[in-house]
Amino acid sequence: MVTETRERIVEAADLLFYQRGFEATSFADIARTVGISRGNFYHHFKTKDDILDGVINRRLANTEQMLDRWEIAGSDPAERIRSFIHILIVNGEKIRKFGCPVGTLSSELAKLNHAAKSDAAALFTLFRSWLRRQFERLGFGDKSDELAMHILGRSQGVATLANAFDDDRFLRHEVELMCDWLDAQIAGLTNSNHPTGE
Amino acid sequence: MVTETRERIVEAADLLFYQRGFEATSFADIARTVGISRGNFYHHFKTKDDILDGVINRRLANTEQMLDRWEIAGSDPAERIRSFIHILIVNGEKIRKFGCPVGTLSSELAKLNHAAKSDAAALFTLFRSWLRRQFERLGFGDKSDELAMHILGRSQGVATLANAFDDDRFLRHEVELMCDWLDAQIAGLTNSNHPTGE
DNA sequence: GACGAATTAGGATGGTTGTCCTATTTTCGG
DNA sequence: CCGAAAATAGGACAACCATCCTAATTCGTC
Repeated sequence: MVTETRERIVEAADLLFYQRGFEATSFADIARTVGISRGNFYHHFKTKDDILDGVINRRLANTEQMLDRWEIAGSDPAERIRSFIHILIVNGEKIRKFGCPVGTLSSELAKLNHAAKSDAAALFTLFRSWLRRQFERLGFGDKSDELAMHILGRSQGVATLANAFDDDRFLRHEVELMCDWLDAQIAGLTNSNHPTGE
Repeated sequence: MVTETRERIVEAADLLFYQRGFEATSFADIARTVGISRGNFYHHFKTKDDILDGVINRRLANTEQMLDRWEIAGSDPAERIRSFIHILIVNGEKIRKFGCPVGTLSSELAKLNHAAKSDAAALFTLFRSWLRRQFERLGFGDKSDELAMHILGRSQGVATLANAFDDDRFLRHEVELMCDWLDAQIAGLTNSNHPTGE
């Protein structure tokens, strides 16, 4: 009972920050959504930055859970990476409307020069480290982090353009290309004499 | 003399919208930067959306000029595309601080559900069409638009992550990869029997 | 069932926002 | 050089913002 309202506030703020942005969402907006008064609100969160903290922590926790599920569900690292790539399709509708929750929050906080910018970047780091681990298991060694950053960047770009053009076909096509790229990387690894490229 | 002040307002707003974002920039901010009163300001722009229109049109004009310069300077389409890719390095410092001006504005307007969202997307279309034309000249035919969207997306992703992690090494490495990708595409075209992939 | 603490409600506040308005000042064509 | 139009200044306005405060209510515990 103690943290029930707090939980509902963070949940509503999470959604609103995603759909409208952090700056554009007011205390009143969140309170109205949850159905509580501003006074009650302030009892749980002293400042707006406190709510942002709560939202980021919630997203961190949810992301960790999702990565754990992928870890369990995926039989091999390549399939787990494909789980990551396919999140673009799973969340396709939201992404076309509001972009990627991680990328757009990170960009906004960077512009606002907000103290929580590094906390938002930690969300990226969560994906980055998880992806790096998968590539390491596939045997990519020192290149694993580069590869992780590569598909992380690819997915960010796809989200940005799919949002700008509201283009589902582009999104699905790029997901295919990313899966092809993954296969090519793995293929180039097994015949380890030297890959096709330099 | 007539449009001198107007020009200065748009220029200042352009910079502030890029560095702080559209929503976070107030009339007072712009007026203070230009050194004029709010009243004078309102004489030139009736609403905030008017300034946004002015800024987007300015960016459209500047982008067209830049594309024209690349068109003239580049001896062949491949080199012109490389000019586009290298803008990530040329503007590297700004991108690490504030992200890509086109992508971040487009994302923000999408969240605000702003009427000018499509105008911002027109900036993307400018690059997209220009890139498509270069690929067409290289002989990629119907695939040209897909390829244009692909590197447009890649560059967006690189900008987003370079901004989030303030990482110059990643940015430069990805630029190399994009150039490699371009070479591979062209190489796969010349021996046109069938490309290495599917 | 009573009492202290946690929770909730809602008004008050000072600052900022976009917008509007009315005066001055400047500019420029006749 | 004069009069109309453009440009500039700065005050007024209502709405909204994050924050704070006090009073009422609910809750868990003895």
